[in-house]
This record gives sequence, C-alpha cells and structure tokens, in this order.
Amino acid sequence: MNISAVERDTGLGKDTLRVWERRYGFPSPARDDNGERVYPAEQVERLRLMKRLIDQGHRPGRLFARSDAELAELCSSRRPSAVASDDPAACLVDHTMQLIRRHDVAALRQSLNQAMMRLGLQRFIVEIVAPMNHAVGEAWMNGEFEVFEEHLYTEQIKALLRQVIGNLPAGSGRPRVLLTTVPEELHVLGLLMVEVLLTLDGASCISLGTQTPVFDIERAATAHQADIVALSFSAAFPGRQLAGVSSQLRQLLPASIDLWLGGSGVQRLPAQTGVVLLSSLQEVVDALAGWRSERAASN
Amino acid sequence: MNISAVERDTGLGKDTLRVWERRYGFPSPARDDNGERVYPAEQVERLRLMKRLIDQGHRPGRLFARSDAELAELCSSRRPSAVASDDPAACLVDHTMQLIRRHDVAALRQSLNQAMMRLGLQRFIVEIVAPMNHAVGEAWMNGEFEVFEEHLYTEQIKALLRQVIGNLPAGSGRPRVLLTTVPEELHVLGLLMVEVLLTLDGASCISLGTQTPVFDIERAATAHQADIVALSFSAAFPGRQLAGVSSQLRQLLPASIDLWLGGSGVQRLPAQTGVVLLSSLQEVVDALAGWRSERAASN
DNA sequence: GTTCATGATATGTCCTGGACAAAACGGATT
DNA sequence: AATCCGTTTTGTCCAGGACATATCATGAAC
Repeated sequence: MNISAVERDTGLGKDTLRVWERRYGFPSPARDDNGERVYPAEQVERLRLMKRLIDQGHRPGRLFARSDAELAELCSSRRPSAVASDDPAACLVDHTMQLIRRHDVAALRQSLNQAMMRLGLQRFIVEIVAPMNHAVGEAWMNGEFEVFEEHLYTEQIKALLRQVIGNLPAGSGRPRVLLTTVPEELHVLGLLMVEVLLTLDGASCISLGTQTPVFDIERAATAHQADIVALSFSAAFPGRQLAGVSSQLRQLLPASIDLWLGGSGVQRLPAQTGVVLLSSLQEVVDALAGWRSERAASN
Repeated sequence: MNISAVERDTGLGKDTLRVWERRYGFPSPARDDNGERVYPAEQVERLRLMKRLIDQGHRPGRLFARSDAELAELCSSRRPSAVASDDPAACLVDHTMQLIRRHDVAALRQSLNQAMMRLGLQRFIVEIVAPMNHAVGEAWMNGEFEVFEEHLYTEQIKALLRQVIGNLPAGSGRPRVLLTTVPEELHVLGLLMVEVLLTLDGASCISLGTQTPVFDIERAATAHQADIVALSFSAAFPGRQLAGVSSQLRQLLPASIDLWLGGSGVQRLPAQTGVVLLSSLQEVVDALAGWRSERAASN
C-alpha cells in the first residue's frame, strides 16, 4: 500500500504520515525498489484507529506509546448510557441503532417511516433525527459502528428527508432561503433537516447542496433574490477558518439579506453583528418566526 | 487563497501545482508574509478550466501556451450543436438549460417531473438525465453557467432521483447490489441513476453514498451479503489511482461477488479479469440481465 | 481554590529542489 | 493501417527544514 492509498484510507495527509515517521518512528513502512514507502496492512489499521481517536480529542503524542490498550480505551471512553426506557424517543433511537448493527435496511427504512408518520414531520426531525445523528456520530467515534454502518445510516436519512421534501408542496412564500455549505464542509444532513423545517413552515427553500465557494454564494443569493442565506457547519469544520468565512460573507452580502449559520460547528464562533447563530433546530423555527414578525413590523 | 484551498477547489494536487509553477511558470501565486503561496481568484479559475480540459483528454503542455484561445477551443470543442429541433430529447435538454439560466426552480422541477412522467423512468434517465448531465458539465466548463447554477441543477436532479427511489417499492430480489464510491470520489449522480435503473429491474440496492474506504467496502459487501459491488468514478478521478483501487478491491472481495465499475472515469482503465467495466447506462441494464442469466444457468 | 497570563512543547502544513516511473507522443517500419 | 521503440511529458514521491498555531504547564493574582 503506497502513501496515496494510505492517505485515502486513513484521512491522514501525506505530509503528516511522513512527519510522524520522522519524529515518532511510526508508521515504519518498508520501501520498494524505488525507495517509496510501502505500508503493511496492520500499520494502516493502527493509523486508522489513531485517526479516529485524534478526531475524538486525543493527542497524537500520547497514542504512539500505547500498544493495544488503545482498543480498551476506545470502547470504554464513552460507554453508551443505559437507555432510559421510559423515554420513547431514546427508545426509538436505541432501536434504530440496533437495526443498523443488524444491517437490516428494510426494517430500518420502515421503522423510520413509521416514526415519521406517528410523530409528524417536525417532531420527528427535532426529537428523533437530530439526537440520533448525534448518537450515531458518537457510536462511530467509539468504534461501535463500522464506517459503512455510519454511511448506511446517513444515506437512509438523507434519502428519507429528500423524499419528504420532494413530496411537500414546494413553498412559494417568503422568506426565500438559500441553503448551502462552504467548500470545506461536506456534511449535508443538517441542511436537509433545516430545509424540511423551513418548507413545512411555508418558506421557499433553494438548496445548492454542499461546497459552494463563498463568492458564488453571494451571486446565487442575488440571482435568486434570497431573503436569507443559511449555511451549515459540522463539528469537523476547521474552527480557524470559520470566523474568516463568516465575516467575508457578511461583507459580500447586501445588508438586506440575513445570514444564518447553524450546525454544531458554530458553537465555537463568537457572536458577530449581522450574523444569526443557530445552535439547535428549534432556534431555526424561532428565527423564521422572528424574521416574519420583523418584516411585518417594518412594512 | 492558499494551496490547500486551491487543491480542494480545482482537484489538482499540491505537488502538481508546485511543479507546474516550477516548470511552466503558471500558476504564479503571490506570497504572504510567511512565504506561502496565495493564489488570485482568476488563476484559480484558469486552473479549474485546465483541469476540466485535461480530464477531457487535452495535454497540459499545450494548454499553458493559450491565453484565451482556450475559451474558443472550449466552446468549439463541443459547440452545443444547434439543437436539432426535431429531436425531442435534445429539445428538452435545451429547454431545461434555459430554465437553469433563468433560476426558475419551480419551473425546472415541474419540467423535469413532467418529462419523467411522459417518458417513463428508464427512458427519462437514459435519454434525458445522462445527456443533460453531460451538457450541463460542458456548459459549466465553457463558462456559460455559474458555479451555483450547476450546483442548483445537480441538487434538483439528486432530489428528484432520490424521491423516485424512495417511492419505488424497495427491491427485495436478487441480485443484492452495494453502491458507493471510493474516498476521493465525491460525485454521486451516476450512482443514483444506476440505483434507479437497478431498482426498477427488481434488484435490491444498498447505497452507502460517497467516499467509503476500500477496506470498508469489503466489510459492507460481506455484511450485507451483496452479490455485486458497484462503484462510480467521474472523469475527475485521478487516473493513476484507478487501476490500484480496482485491483486492490478485486483482491479483497471474495470471487463470488462481482465488481462493477462505471462512470466516465473508467474509460481510461484497461480491462481486468474479474472486473466489469460499464461505460454507459445501457450497459448497466444489460449487465444485470447478464448476471441473472449466468446465475440461472449455473444453478 | 479558581482564573488568567505566559512561556514551552506538540503538531500539522508549507517550502525547496531533486528524482524517477509511467504515460503519451512521434516516427519509422512492417 | 497497425505495431514497435526511443523521446518527451507529466504526476507523484522523497528528504529535511521552517514556522504558525494549538495545547499544555507553570506560576501569579484574585
């Protein structure tokens, strides 16, 4: 396995792999005839584990020492709280996670659909989907889920939400909301949840998907005569870039267009004039009501 | 814009960007206080164009000379043939592109839906969506579309296809097909089209979305008892890695699981035993029939 | 005991410039 | 036309140095 393949599989950059080798002596790949690194499978596996732990908050320096105590640490770190069985939402979340573990796609689909019907869309999103995303993320970090199990879950939720959006009457009222993420941000789930909530409340949403360059966000907002630009930032978004992106966009956009930032990534962002920070889905609904009453008052 | 951002935006690796600068004098980024490259927007734009042309088969060396004759070349290369107005498909594609230019989301949605109803799903996908994707890609490359216009189109098609998949009866028959892409491949449209076609024909599809590490693809295939693993590679996928990925996966997967590779990226891949290359959507349908008759014969 | 400032350490990313293998090309030959 | 072979092009790898930023640790002030 060459360095490119390892980068692809572990998410660690080439530079990082080389500097770790230089500084810490791990990984210690063999070399081929051409002097290029050839990583054995077990080192790649260990690198993958380390990457996961680092994303979870561990320091690389501490991890190099450990041998397989890591595995114990992985599992023990955040043992999933015994489910409060009197809370139906938590119960459903738990049930769903079991279905994911069993790889039972059909049952998963059906269970989600059923819950949606029973609770109604808004409650389903706010009370089930959002906490479940969180739980699945945690489980994945703890190594309780395989990568593909997390992918499967995400894909099913995306499919469900998109189907729901498609079947809703396309909102034609105000405000007109432009939804997207910046180029470094790949996660679209939060955006979809917001799109459902806003559409339910009669706003008209225009989604550009992920990774729209900031410059193009401004152009799109103007072209579509948006009232609001809503961006989502996951926890994985590099915090240092956040402040820059947000102020840059605020400056590009005309003052008449609101800028809403949401997702778990924005909690680290200091308040800023002219930018609305939304750290929970409930706040999205409230912000929409707020926007409307404000506009009603000023007209 | 620093080198990482440019890599992300253009798809050209850091090494490539630096070696181009060294050898050809382009790009010629400014430097910040720390001596690090800062790329101006217009150079990034040009790099993006070059990348597209290279993916299309042009040689880099030839492109550095041109100034704006490129644009002429771009346009002339596949000048969107004056629409043969007697071809209803081409006509519809043309009409759709006009709607995109007008930013009329509602009309776009309606027009696509209508076409789908009229033609039936399979013909809609093969005769309209696939050529239209191509046309939109071309138009974007030619600068006829803004980035956000292309995003909008892609998002609408994704939403439509996902909605369609959700409303189809979930296939429960054979074969069981696992659909995904490898970590460097972000494009999911091709995968969705294939999913629709396969589901229509009664196969049961399990989609993991994009960017599943090869190692996890194997695990998922085993866990879900897949008969076929289908991967999609866009034209932008680095050709170097393609052969490696495909042979690695072929080796990881048990022989009983077929490996199908599709998308415009695979046309550059030499044939390989045990791997099925599909360069058009029609071939997907044929391959499914082939798989079935083969299994029927061997049982 | 808690909070804050400050210096030390850890860590990822960028840099330069050299090297090489694989792919693409361009003729010459069959 | 098709095939072969030397040449050029082109992307990726390598080494080792540098530096900005994040994190930790120490001590002072409340």
